[in-house]
Amino acid sequence: MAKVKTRFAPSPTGFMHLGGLRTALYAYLYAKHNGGDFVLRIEDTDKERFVEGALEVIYSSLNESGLKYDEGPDVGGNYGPYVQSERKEIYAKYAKELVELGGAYYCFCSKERLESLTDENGNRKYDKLCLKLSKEEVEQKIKNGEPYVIRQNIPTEGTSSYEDLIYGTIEVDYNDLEDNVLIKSDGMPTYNFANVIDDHLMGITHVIRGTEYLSSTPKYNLMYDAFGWERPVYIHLPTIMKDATRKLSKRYGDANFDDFINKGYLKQAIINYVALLGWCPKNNQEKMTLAEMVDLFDLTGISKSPSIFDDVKLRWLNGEYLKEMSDEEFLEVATPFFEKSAVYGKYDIKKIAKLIKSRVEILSEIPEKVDFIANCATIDNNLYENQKQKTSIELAKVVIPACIEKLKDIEDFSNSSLFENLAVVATELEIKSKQLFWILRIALTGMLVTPGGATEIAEILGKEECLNRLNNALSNL
RNA sequence: GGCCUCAUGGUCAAGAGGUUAAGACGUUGCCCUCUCAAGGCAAAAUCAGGGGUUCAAUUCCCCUUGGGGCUACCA
Repeated sequence: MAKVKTRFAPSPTGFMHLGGLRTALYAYLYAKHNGGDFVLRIEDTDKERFVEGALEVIYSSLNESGLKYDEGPDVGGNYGPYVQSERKEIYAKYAKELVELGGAYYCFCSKERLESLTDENGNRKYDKLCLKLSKEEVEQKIKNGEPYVIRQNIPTEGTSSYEDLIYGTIEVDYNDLEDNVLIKSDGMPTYNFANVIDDHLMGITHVIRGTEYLSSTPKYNLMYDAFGWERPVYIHLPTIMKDATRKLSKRYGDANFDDFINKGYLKQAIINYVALLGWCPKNNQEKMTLAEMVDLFDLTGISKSPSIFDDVKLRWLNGEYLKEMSDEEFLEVATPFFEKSAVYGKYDIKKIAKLIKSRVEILSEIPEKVDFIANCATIDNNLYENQKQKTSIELAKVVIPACIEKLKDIEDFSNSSLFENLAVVATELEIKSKQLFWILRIALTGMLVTPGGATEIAEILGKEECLNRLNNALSNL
C-alpha cells in the first residue's frame, strides 16, 4: 500500500480558525498514526479575499500547535509550489486537457445571461448553452479576445457514488449537480478544480476536510475519472458549532487560535480540547499530549454529528494543564500576565504564582485575582461580623492588637512560622485559630474571600506592610 | 424549494439487539480546610416523536420533526 499522505489546505484569511485547526490536526494525526506525510498547501485562488500577513499566521499557528508538516511553502518539498496562485500554468494545462477529454468546455456567457437563467424560486442552473459551440467557434471567440470561463461538463443523467470513511456511501444524482466554473475569467482556477489537480499531483492519498464538501465530491470524482487518475480516500469531518444553530464563526474573532492564546489558554490545552470535539479515543482518555493523540487516533472514534464548542470545558482542561505544571513552568507562562497586574514589581511574584496556580483556569484571570494584594482599600468593618466563623468587630478589637504585638517579634515571616506563632496567640486569647485567621485576613486584605489564607498573604506582604495594614485596620475600627 | 447529511443528560460523549445506558465538563450536596480554590465522596440529569422488523430495540428499516451542509467566476 502506498504511503499515506494528507494535507491541510487553508485559505489565507488572516486567522487560524479553531475549526480549521481541528481539520489540520486530524489530517496530521491520521498521517502520523499511519507513518505518512502531512503537507500544507495554501489555497489563495481568490485574490479578493487575500489578507496581508495571513501566511505567517498559518505558519506560526501550525508550528505552535506542533503540527509539523513535511511539505509546504516555507519548508519545501518535491511537489511544489505549494501556493496555488503560483500554479496557474499547471491548472491551465490540465483544464485544456480536460476540455479535450470532454470533461469541460469553454463558456462565453455574460453575467446578464446567466442571471436571466434564474427561475421564479431564485434558483439558477446553467443550461450548457456553450457546450453546443463548435471547436471552430470557440477558437474564433478566443481569438477575438472574448472573455471566457471553463466549466465542468456534468452528465445530465445518472448517479454517482463514493465511499466516505466516516459517512459511508454517498450517492448523488448528476442532475442535482451543476456545470461549475473550473477556470475563472481571470485565468485562476476555482477550488473545485484546483483541489483535484493539486491533490493528485501532490500525491494526496486521503482527503480530509469539512462536510461542506460531502455533496460536491462527486464532481471531483468525475474529474479524477476523466483524467484516469485514482480517486483519493475521502474523510469528511463534522462541523464545530458555536451553539445549536450557528457554526463557530470565522468572523468576530471568537474562535481564533491567537485570541485564545492571548486570553491565556495554553496551546496544548487548545489542541487537546479541539481534538475531543468530534473524536473520542478507544480508551476514553481525555487529557492527551500530541504524541499520545497520534498513537490513539482512529477513524472509528470520529462522530458524524456537529459538536458544540464548550469554552467552560476548555477552561477546565486549561486549568488541569496549569495545575500539573511545576511552579517554575507556571511562573514562566504566567509572567506576561503578572506584568499587567498591580503587584508586578512590588511583591514577590514567585510566591503569588504558587498561591494562584490552582485558582486560575486561564492566565488572563491573574491580574484581577492578585491586584488586591497591592491595593488595600478601606476595610468594611462589617466583614469582621461573621456568624459561621463566630467573629465580630468586638473580637477584632482584641485580635488585631494581639496580632500586632506578636508579629513585631516574629523574625521568620514564612507561612509556616506565622501559622504556628499565631495559633499560639489564638490559644492565649482562648479563641479558635480559625477565628483569629479570619479576622487577620480581613484586616490584611479587606476582602471577604481571597486566594490564599491569612498567613500565606502575610508572608507575601512582609512584616512591615503587615504591621502598617494592621495598624490602619485598628484605627479604622 | 431541490439535493446531501446528522440526531444518547445542559455540553463533549461511550455504546454498535438483551447493559443498573459508561466517563468527562457543568450543576447540587457532603467531607477536608486559616476564607476561596484545589483535593475526596455522593447525587440529580439522556436514548426527539411515531410506525415497523424481532422473543427482545438506544442499537436495524421507514416516516415525521428538528439541526447542519451544498445549491457562487468563495473556499
